[in-house]
Amino acid sequence: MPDELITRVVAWYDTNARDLPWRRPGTSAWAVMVSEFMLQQTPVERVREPWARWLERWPTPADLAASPSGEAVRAWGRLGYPRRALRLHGAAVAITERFGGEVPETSADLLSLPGVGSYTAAAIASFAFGQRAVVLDTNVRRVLGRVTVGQAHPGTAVTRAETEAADAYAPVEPARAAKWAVASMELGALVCTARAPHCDVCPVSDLCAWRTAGYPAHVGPPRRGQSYEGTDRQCRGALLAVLRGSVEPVGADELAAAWPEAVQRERALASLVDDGLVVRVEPVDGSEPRWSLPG
DNA sequence: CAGTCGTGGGC
DNA sequence: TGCCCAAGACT
Repeated sequence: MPDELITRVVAWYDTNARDLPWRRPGTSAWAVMVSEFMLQQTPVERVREPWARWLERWPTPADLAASPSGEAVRAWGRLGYPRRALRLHGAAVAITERFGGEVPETSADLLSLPGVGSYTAAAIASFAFGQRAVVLDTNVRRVLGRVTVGQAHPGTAVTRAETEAADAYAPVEPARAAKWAVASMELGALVCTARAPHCDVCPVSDLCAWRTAGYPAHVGPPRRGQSYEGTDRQCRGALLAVLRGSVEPVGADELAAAWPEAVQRERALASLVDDGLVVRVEPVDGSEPRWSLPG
């Protein structure tokens, strides 16, 4: 049964895969790595352009490492979760200093890089280096959960059972494992979607436990994300947008204009400084302090 | 380990 | 319109 599932999903991928630039032959491991950072919690369509511009400017890890981290944060633009930009810069520095400027290939080395967790390490190993890796993202979790267990949505955390099951599904042969990884992700992204899945065009609908069971609803507490309006996250985003837009350090008045509520603004600014996304610039002439992206 | 961390688009 | 969702990592 697993064999049939894999064969069909891979065949489906061969004729239905999107033409994504980071999948094209000749894409460097660094370019794949950049795409994986940008794609963390961010839709594909929003990544295409920033990814191309990023690699035009920083074609290698050493190029990015030679730039200030603040420039990475600025170039990140409105992709969201700007700490990813900082971590990508940190990873570029680590690659340059510890790995001779080449993206490492082993799982342990990849996991040693800032911003690289279990998913991203597996994705780089698989997509960039053609290795057999357990690539378990939200798409694969949903596909396997539905097809094999009949579960509508994956839980909040990746369980050990999930990882072991995914490992058992991954083909032994590296090239085929890599193909299965990208194909199962693509099926989750295009067909086996979170809402309104397209079971009518799914290549494995007749094998799907969730479908056979009559699409039972999600069991357990509804996993509700934090509302955004008025949160510290929104405040941080507003402040950082001001700093991204200014080459010169910014004064307190400009930040206050972006977020009038003082207590929350100060808390958010402190957290941005704490994260290393913002630095406080002390003037030499005793005037008011200013803030900027890290030089 | 549940909470935190941006942003924009679809329904 | 508000809510859900999008190739997670980190603490």
